Amino acid sequence: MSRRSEITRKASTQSIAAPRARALATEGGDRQSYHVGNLRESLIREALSILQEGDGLQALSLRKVAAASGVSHTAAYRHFDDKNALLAAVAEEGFRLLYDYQREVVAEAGDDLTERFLNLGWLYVKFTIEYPQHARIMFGGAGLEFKAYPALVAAAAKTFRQLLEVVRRGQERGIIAAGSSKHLALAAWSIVHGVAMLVLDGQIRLRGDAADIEQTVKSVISTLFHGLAARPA
Amino acid sequence: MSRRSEITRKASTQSIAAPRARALATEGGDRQSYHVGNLRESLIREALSILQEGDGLQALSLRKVAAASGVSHTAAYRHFDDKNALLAAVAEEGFRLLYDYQREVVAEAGDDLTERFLNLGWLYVKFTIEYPQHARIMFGGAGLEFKAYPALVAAAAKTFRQLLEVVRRGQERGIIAAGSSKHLALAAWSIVHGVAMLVLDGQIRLRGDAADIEQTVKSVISTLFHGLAARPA
DNA sequence: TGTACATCAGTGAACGCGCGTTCACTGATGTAC
DNA sequence: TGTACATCAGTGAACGCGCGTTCACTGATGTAC
Repeated sequence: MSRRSEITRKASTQSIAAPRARALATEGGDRQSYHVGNLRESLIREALSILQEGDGLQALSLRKVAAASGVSHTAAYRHFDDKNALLAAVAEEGFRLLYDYQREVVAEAGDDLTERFLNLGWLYVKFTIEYPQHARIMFGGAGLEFKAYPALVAAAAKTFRQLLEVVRRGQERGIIAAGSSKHLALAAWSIVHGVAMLVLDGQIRLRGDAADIEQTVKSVISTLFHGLAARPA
Repeated sequence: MSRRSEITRKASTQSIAAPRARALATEGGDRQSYHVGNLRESLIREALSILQEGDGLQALSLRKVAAASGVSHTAAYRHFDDKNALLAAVAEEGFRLLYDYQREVVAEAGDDLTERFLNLGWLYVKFTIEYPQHARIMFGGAGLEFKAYPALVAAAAKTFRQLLEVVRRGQERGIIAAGSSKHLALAAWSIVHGVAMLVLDGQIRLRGDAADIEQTVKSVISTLFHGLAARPA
C-alpha cells in the first residue's frame, strides 16, 4: 500500500506527455488506484477519453470526468481552479502530443523535402481527424481564453516553432522560396489547418476510404507547394 | 393593423437574405411588431445579434432568442422543430450572406486576377472575423448534423461552387494551373479557411491594426498563389 | 351581412435535468520534538 | 520510539441556475354557408 502510493507520487512529478504520447492512442489504462498523487493526470486522461467518445464538447463536464476517475466530483477542485483550467490542461496536453508526433516525422530521414512536407501536413490533418473534439479545444472551439494559461500558449508556440524551423531549413537549402519564413510557415499552417477543419466539419465529404482522404489532402498541400498560378511556359 | 400584417406576411414569403444582407452589418432594426408573419425571421435575426455580442456559442439559448424577439420562449416551436433547427437556419443564413458578399467581389471589374483572388480570400477572412460565432455555427462548432438540413447543405455547396467557378475561369484563361479544378478550389478554400480560423482563435496574434492583419492574410494567400517552393532559377 | 366553425400563432405554468461551485467535514499521511 | 499537531486529498450534501421541451390553453384571424 505505502509502496504503491510512493510509485504513483513519483509519477506525478514528471511530465505526463512523453510517457503517454503512445498510450493515448491505445486504450484507457487501469481504472483503479488513481487518487493521491496522480488524480490530476487521471482527470486529464479521462477528459480526453470522454472527448474521444465523440458526443461533442458539451458532453464534457467536470462531474463526468471525476466520475470516470472514480472520484467525487469536488475532488477536481484540488487540482484545477475551475472547469476552464481543466480544459486548458487538456489543450496543452494536446499540443504536446502533436509536437511529439511531428517531431517523429521531422526527424525521419529522407532527402525528398516535398515528400516530408506532405507527410508533415498529412500528420496534422490525421491528428485532427483522430482527435476531433480534442482538436476543437486546442483550436478555440471551447471559447477558452488562452492568454490566461501561459503554459498553454507556450505549448502551442513550441509546436508552431517546429514548423517554422522546417521552413527555415528549406530556405537555407534553397528548396523553399526566399522571404519571411514566418509568413511562409503561416501559409503552411493555414492550409493544413483549413483542410483539417473542413474535413472535420464534413464540408469536405470523405466519401471513399482513408486512402482517398489522404490523397485529397496531400493534393491540396502540394498545391500550396507548387502554387496555384500557372507557370509561365 | 390589418394592413401591417399584410405587409409583413408578404415579406415572410421571400428570402430574407437579399434585403437583409446589408441590414445585418448595421443595427438590429425595430424591436416592435414582430409576431404573426415574421417571427421566424425575427428569431434568426435576434440569434445572430446575440451571437454578435460575443459571449460564445453556449450563450445562445432558445429562451434568450425568444425573449429578444419579445415573445414567449415556447413560441419558437411554431417555427422550428427544436433548437438545432434554429441553429441550422442561422447557419444557412450565414452561407447566403457570405455568398452575397462574395458575389460582389467576383462581379467587380478588374483585369488583375491575382488581385481579385486576394480580395476574395480576404473577404472570407474578414467575414469570419466580423461574425466569429456565426462562423462557428456555419463551420461545425455547434456540432450540427448538416445532413439533417438539406437547405443548409445546399447553401454551403452554392457558396463553394462560386469559388469553383472562379478557379475554372482562371484555368480557361491560362492564369491558373491545369488540373482538377475541384482540388485547386479546395486548396484555396482550405488556406483561407485555415487562416481565418487561426486568426479567430487568436493563434495568429493580431497585434497591430486591421491593415496589418489584412496584409498578413493577403501575404498568406499569395503564397498559395505563387507556391511555397523556390522557382527553379 | 351575419353566424358558426376551423385554423393557428403565441401563452405561461410546469417538468426534469445536469451543471459548476461552495462548504464544513473526515481521515490518512508527514513532521517536529 | 511515541505523542501532538499540521497538512492536505478527497467526501457528500446542498445551492441556485438556465436550459430544452411538453402541455393544455387563449384569443385573434380567416373561411364556408
